[in-house]
Amino acid sequence: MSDPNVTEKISDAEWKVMHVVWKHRRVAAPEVIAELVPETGWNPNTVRTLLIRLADKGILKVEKERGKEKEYINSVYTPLYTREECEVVHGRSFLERVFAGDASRMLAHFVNDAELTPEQIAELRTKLDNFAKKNKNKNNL
Amino acid sequence: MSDPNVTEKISDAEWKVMHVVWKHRRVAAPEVIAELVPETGWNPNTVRTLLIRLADKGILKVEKERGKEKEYINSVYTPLYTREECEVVHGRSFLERVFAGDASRMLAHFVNDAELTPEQIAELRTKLDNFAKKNKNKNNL
DNA sequence: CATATTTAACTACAGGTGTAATGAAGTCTT
DNA sequence: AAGACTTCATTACACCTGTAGTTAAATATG
Repeated sequence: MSDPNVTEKISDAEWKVMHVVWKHRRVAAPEVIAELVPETGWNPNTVRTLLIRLADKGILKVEKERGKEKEYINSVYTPLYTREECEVVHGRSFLERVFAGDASRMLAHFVNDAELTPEQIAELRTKLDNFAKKNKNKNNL
Repeated sequence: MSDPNVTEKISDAEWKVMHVVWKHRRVAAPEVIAELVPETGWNPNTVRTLLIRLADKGILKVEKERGKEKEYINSVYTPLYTREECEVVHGRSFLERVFAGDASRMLAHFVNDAELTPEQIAELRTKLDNFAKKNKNKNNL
């Protein structure tokens, strides 16, 4: 995951939609609506608009397909990028924007502000150690 | 720093301006311009617009003041919120938007994606340990 | 089949953002 | 004092975003 090629920005509201699509990996509009409308209070059309915009941005792929139960034709959406790719892109942009690229300070900030459980802290420390080790090996090559 | 009361969003371009203002703690528009124009290629008016918008949002305070060398009247800007306050607000919003509130996963992500030096890793680990200790004490009260 | 329902496409519209251009007033320089 | 320069405020404008309303076509139902 060095350099994902997602270029278009994902807006606030669009992220909510993306989370649902990634969860399903492939999902018809009515299902996204069923899931998001209660949670957000949005009008169904709002969800549709967001899906269409994401497709226009080249972040989702659309296909037409008949539903199984009811045979209405559905728009079925598939992500063209993984969640991780989008996280990388938006994470870097956030780091640059808010912390002016200072990753160390950003991490420290989040460790302080996030309410981590002891387990999560331990886990993160393990990750940090692994990362340090990997890094050392790389430098020894 | 539990709950900062900054409500207005700071846009991408506005963050660049804020970084400069925080650095100076109190700065006249021409100085912000002098600093940002070479770095960004923006038109001076763009910087002014951003400063005005930040003031309109209640994030900066404006005062009129005569310059020392040249006695033109300057608009002098002061931040009404600390960098940390804004980091907290925007950090939480980012966490919510991109990682759906999963701080643990976000931290893991950043540890992996940020190219930390061994020193920075060590430092972060210390912080993590301190945080764990503090947390334990709190739970023992 | 006639009507109700579902889905989707197209249109809308105000507010935010990036990025200035224009105009006006104060200050400096000769 | 007259023109040059500096600073500021006002206006502009296209694109993005949040959030639908409207219209039309396909499908289901009585």
